[in-house]
Amino acid sequence: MLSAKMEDYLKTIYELQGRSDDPVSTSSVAERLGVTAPTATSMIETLAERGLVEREKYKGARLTREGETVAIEVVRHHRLLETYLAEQLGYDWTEVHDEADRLEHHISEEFERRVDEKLGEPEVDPHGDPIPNDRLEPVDESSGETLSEHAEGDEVVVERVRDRDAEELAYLSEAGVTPGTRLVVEEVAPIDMITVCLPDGEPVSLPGEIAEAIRVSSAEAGGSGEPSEVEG
Amino acid sequence: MLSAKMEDYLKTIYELQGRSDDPVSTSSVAERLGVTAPTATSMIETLAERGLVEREKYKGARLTREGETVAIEVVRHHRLLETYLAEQLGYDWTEVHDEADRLEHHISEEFERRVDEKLGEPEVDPHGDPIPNDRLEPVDESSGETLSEHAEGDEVVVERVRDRDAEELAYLSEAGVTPGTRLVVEEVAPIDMITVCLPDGEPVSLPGEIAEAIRVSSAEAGGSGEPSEVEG
DNA sequence: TTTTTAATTTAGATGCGTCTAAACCAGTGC
DNA sequence: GCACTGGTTTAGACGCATCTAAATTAAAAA
Ligand SMILES: [Mn+2]
Ligand SMILES: [Mn+2]
Ligand SMILES: [Mn+2]
Ligand SMILES: [Mn+2]
Repeated sequence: MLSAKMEDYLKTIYELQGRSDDPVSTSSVAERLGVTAPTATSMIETLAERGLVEREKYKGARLTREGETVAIEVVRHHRLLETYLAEQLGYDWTEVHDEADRLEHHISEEFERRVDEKLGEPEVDPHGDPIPNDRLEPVDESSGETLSEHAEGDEVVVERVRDRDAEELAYLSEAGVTPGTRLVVEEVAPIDMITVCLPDGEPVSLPGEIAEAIRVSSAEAGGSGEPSEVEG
Repeated sequence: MLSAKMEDYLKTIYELQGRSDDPVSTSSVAERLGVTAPTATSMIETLAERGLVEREKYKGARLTREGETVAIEVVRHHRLLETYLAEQLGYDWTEVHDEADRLEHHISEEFERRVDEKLGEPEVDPHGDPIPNDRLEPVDESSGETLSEHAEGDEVVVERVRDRDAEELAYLSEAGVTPGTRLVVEEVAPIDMITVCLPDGEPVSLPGEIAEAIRVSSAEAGGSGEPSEVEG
């Protein structure tokens, strides 16, 4: 069996890996988890011994197929829990992350199954993140583009908003930038700042770092700003 | 902060303590938790240093007021979770214990509050165990009598059934002995065995050890075997 | 009262996850 | 091509929760 800590390391490597093929650096893992570099080195070595990551000294780590499956399982737990907390227990979507981040390691497969069933096998969580299916097949974690890649005049629909920072999320939620919202890019300032227009005409300015955390799809002309349905 | 393990020790001492004033023995704690006696000794000492138990060497341990409050909080979590799993997620009442036993240590106060609210502030869990209120006031863990204390001819209503052993619970459930069931004691055999009659006339024989795990109240004549309401 | 026995505690060790301090690469700049 | 520098790993340590083996104590038996 794997400890909750091991699961957290695997999930972190999974998140940092993205669709890139480069190994993930020790320091980035350490920073993300709030531990020192030696701690990360030692845990990554343990995971390598267990065949969950491939590691090359001084280069970094990459998930093996098996490690990826574990990570996807944890991510599935996380996103199902977030969805459940929001839909069934009335949590605000800006508040579900921390609770899910703990519980994800402690629920049984039975619990996962029943929650999935009760929710009607949802495909995305409250932040727009895709929920891996029960066969734990890889999901596309970087569909669409980030808001920061867009130019003035572009019309887009918010697909996903990074859920890691509750403050950030609360701010965006308050400003009206939530999954499904239609935005028009009004200004891309040279000082790493982007201003977008909400459906009601209200402008919102966002620093580049935040704009990178918002994933969008291009809006077809005439779109209304309704939540976009996942097809299939 | 207290670890999940510490919480388990406190809960165990709480359960073993009952309404008795005697200290709980090291070995009983060790046995209940599936650890060796030295392990229990050392953990109990740690808890004593933290002011959560009173301990006298070679005598045993007793919860302090503070330790009791922690234990009651864990018990509240446990029973709320059991109720939630049964009522909202469709678990059978014989299957909720293990899941609750893990999750009880990892839910937030917010989660507890929302679950309590969603369930309408229930007073008993699926096994008939009382759920401590949110002020964590002590509850009567040994109301009524055990079935084993009763004599031939007595008419009783099942109030609580011990939830620790899933097999035992499944057997009783199958046999029809569940909280709210009206029973008539048919025979008290000298070989530590009791036979009771269900409302439908079906007889069920139970070894003394099991009969001690079933708490009952005396049925007023004419009672129908409906679940007895908690008053107030 | 003395001896025996059973429970309890002490002693010493292990694995996990973490730390700080020190040694060590690997790529960059001169 | 060689020294610098920043990220990485090694070394050594600690606290927690656990174990086995040995010593101790309290209670029961003789
Ligand atoms: Mn986590
Ligand atoms: Mn999410
Ligand atoms: Mn527990
Ligand atoms: Mn119960």
